Amino acid sequence: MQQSTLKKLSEVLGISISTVSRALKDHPDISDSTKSRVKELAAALEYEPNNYAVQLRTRQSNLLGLLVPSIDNFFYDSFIAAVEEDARIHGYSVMIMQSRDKVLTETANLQLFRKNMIMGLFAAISIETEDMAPFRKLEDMKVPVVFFDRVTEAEGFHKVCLADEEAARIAAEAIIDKKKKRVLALFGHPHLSITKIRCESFQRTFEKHAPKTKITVAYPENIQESKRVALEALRSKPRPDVIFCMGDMILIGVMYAVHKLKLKVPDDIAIIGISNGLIPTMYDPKITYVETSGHKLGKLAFAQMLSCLRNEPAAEKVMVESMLIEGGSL
Amino acid sequence: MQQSTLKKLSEVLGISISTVSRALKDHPDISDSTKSRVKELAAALEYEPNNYAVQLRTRQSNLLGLLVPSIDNFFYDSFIAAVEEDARIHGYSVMIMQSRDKVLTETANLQLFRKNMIMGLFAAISIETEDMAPFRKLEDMKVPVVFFDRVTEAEGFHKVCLADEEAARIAAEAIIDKKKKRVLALFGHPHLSITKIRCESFQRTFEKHAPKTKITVAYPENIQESKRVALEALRSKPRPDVIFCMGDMILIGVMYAVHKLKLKVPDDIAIIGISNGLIPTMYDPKITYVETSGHKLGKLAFAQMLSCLRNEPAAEKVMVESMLIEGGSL
DNA sequence: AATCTCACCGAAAACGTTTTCGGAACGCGA
DNA sequence: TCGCGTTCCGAAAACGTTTTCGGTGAGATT
Repeated sequence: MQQSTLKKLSEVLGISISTVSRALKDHPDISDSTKSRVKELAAALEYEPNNYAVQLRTRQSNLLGLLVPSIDNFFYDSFIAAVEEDARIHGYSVMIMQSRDKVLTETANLQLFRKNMIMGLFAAISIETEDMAPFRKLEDMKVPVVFFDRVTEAEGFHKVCLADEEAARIAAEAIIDKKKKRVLALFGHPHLSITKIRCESFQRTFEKHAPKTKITVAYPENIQESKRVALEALRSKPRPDVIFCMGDMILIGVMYAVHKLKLKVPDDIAIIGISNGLIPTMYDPKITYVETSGHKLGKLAFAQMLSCLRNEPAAEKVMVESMLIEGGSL
Repeated sequence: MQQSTLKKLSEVLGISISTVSRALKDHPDISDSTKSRVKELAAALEYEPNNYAVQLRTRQSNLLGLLVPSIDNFFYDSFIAAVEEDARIHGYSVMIMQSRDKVLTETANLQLFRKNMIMGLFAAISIETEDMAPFRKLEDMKVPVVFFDRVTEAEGFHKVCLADEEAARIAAEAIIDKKKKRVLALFGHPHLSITKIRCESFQRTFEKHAPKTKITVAYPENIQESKRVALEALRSKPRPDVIFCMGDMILIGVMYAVHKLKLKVPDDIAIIGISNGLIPTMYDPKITYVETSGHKLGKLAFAQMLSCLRNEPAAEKVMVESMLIEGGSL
């Protein structure tokens, strides 16, 4: 891959490299006639500044890192799409890496980000992540880090997240409204703060408004496990009268079980979830869910990042509020 | 973001920059004692080579471009995940951009790719794309382009795609097997070669084995339109006895309509799709579909890319074969 | 003693930009 | 004639690497 360079342009035109450079940037020192001569040739030879030389000189990479457990995820992909879009508008490129929930891969990715001199990082931490030092180090190097969705519990970081507490509370309240007595509550990985917050908020709401409700909690890690847990619960007597699903994958697993047992929603079993939006609408009846928009979160995260990059004050924690979308499953 | 540099290391150790550089690369000219001294200090100061300087010098960016209509897509995100994973293993980074199906954004992205000196490009073209010149230019600059899924019809490009003809044929044969008489066939955007191939193959199969079948074809562009088309068809008399859905989005729209009209699958209406896998299994009964794996395609595309990068001979067109996954919807 | 071979290391150029500094050419007033 | 202010442009350094080419000194060989 070879380009035309300032040097080539300058040789063709018989002027110096500096003049060519300045002409292309509309520097006032350069006369209009030379400017147009230069620009014309540049267009003809399809000159494109070499990004690597530019960044080596200016120390501005205009590159943002984005670290995510996995790209193929209903929630993260819409987040990524939103960030990438806004980034391009503002002249940034996005380098996306996935940790696959391995802390080893995560640190390897962070190293790659450093090598590529990213100017900011969006991160959803892996399940295994304990040590925040690598992220802290980035901040120390003046590289702002904006955590999203799966945020750290540690203080002093920028966080953009769903209003997890609120979302779980809304779901719990909806269940209480329907006077359900036996709840099977399925959360994600218990190590994540997002899970802890939702789980606690969920249970607290019941203690406060319906303390006699029987709540069974489980933490399935994937679709299959979620199906297994749900099957087991639904076969027991008395079976739960409502299942709460913290995410799309859990919901899908639960619905596998519901379908397998030929149960009717919501008469035999009620369902409520937390979701990005598409999946719950696919069932009949549509599943009632608390909405959490990856797209909105992405927009918000980018705004937060922009403030950091411009050294504007930015709140440490920003949240996207959520709302209940009524289906017919509760 | 500032790093420790070769210069700093050399100053601390009192040796030359060249020696430091070579020591870190295990150059045979350097004695073991200096090597270990250098490496120790490098580790202590967390030295990381500046990628931009390296690439400016070596002209090796180890960066691959990936152009896709949109990231938030059931099929592409698994493709992306697969490519990113393999790329990292082989020491490449992936720069992902989305065209949003606008040819303008697409060319802007291609320009960004050029500026960043990508060494290879994966591309699924936008709906609007007509002119292959920008891609051809990349090839001319020795940057291999591997098209995937939405490939161009033009000759002389590397293409990795689903066995579209085969997939449509398999679906058609399955429908014929069930002796369906009135088919509603919903395809994607008619401008894409992938659509043309599937559509032709689909219809040809019927002409050959069941020429009397009544086939209605439509090209809905999104979920809503797909729902609308399906609703209209399902309300007409006689209504079709089977609906073929070229992709997940179309399937979801169709199922909206089916649910709305309270029709029973497969008794009232049979359904068959082409899909990456997850979506069709969510319905009850599970939808019968022809499987097309984004993950497999990604692996294949990367292998193809690797051959190109190593100047090994590579087939122009590679296909992932597909198979029928029986649900209960047909 | 002179030469040769090695093992080890340094100087310097190059990659393509941006930018600081200075300087030529010109017109104009004194 | 001299000085002065403009207008336009060029030389050169710097960013951090990699690599070519050469050089130094110690030991071995003649």
